Amino acid sequence: MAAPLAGDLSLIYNALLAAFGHQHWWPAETPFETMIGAILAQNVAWTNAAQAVRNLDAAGMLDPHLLAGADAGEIARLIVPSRFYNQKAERIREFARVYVAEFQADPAAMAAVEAETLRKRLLALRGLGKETVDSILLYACGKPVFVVDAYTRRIFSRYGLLPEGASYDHMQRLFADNLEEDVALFNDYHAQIVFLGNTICRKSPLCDRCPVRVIGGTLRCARGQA
DNA sequence: ACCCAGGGCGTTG
DNA sequence: CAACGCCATGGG
Repeated sequence: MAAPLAGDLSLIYNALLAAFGHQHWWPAETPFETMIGAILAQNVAWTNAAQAVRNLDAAGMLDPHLLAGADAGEIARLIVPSRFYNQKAERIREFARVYVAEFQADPAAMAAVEAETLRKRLLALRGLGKETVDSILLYACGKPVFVVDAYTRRIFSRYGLLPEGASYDHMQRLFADNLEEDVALFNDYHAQIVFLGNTICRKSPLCDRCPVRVIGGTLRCARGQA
């Protein structure tokens, strides 16, 4: 594996943006919906998580106070499509309780907390791991935290920029060390990776429609070089 | 009838 | 730390 060239990550983003257009993440109406969506999206297709969000909304339960006081079984019943619904119901209720008790159910109050402090606090909650917490930090709180995931590992190991068994921290460091700290960039870059991952590059190792490929050990982008 | 999705936890070695 | 099993839906 060649040492990551400093410009590769920007080159790849430019190619993805040129090919796919801005992704406009997170697909939610409010910061709180984003937070709940991040939990519901754990290890499940987004369409399933989205259905669970719609069910909560339709039941009038997409509310921090109501979720904090709800019966876990009542939440579970509404989020069945999200898979692992019993676990996720507990996680959502506990998160809602903390959101109300410590952040006054106010996204601005939460976003006012220093990023690393907030990250540690959320990571201490059961069911909130690094990817979920970082998604909340970036997409709900506007913190400059790069979110990485299984798609990131699959795609960037394919480009030769990460080993196949790269850890979350290792992956995150690659982006933090080689990109300008920019919330808008971090937001759309991760969204582009997910889009690429669950559409055209799902199966074939280097599908012919991928805007980014490796030729003779060198990274090439079909569009967006600069 | 398979396969796997925008993970995380608890338990082992 | 890594490797496992567990959780337990729905679309391709």
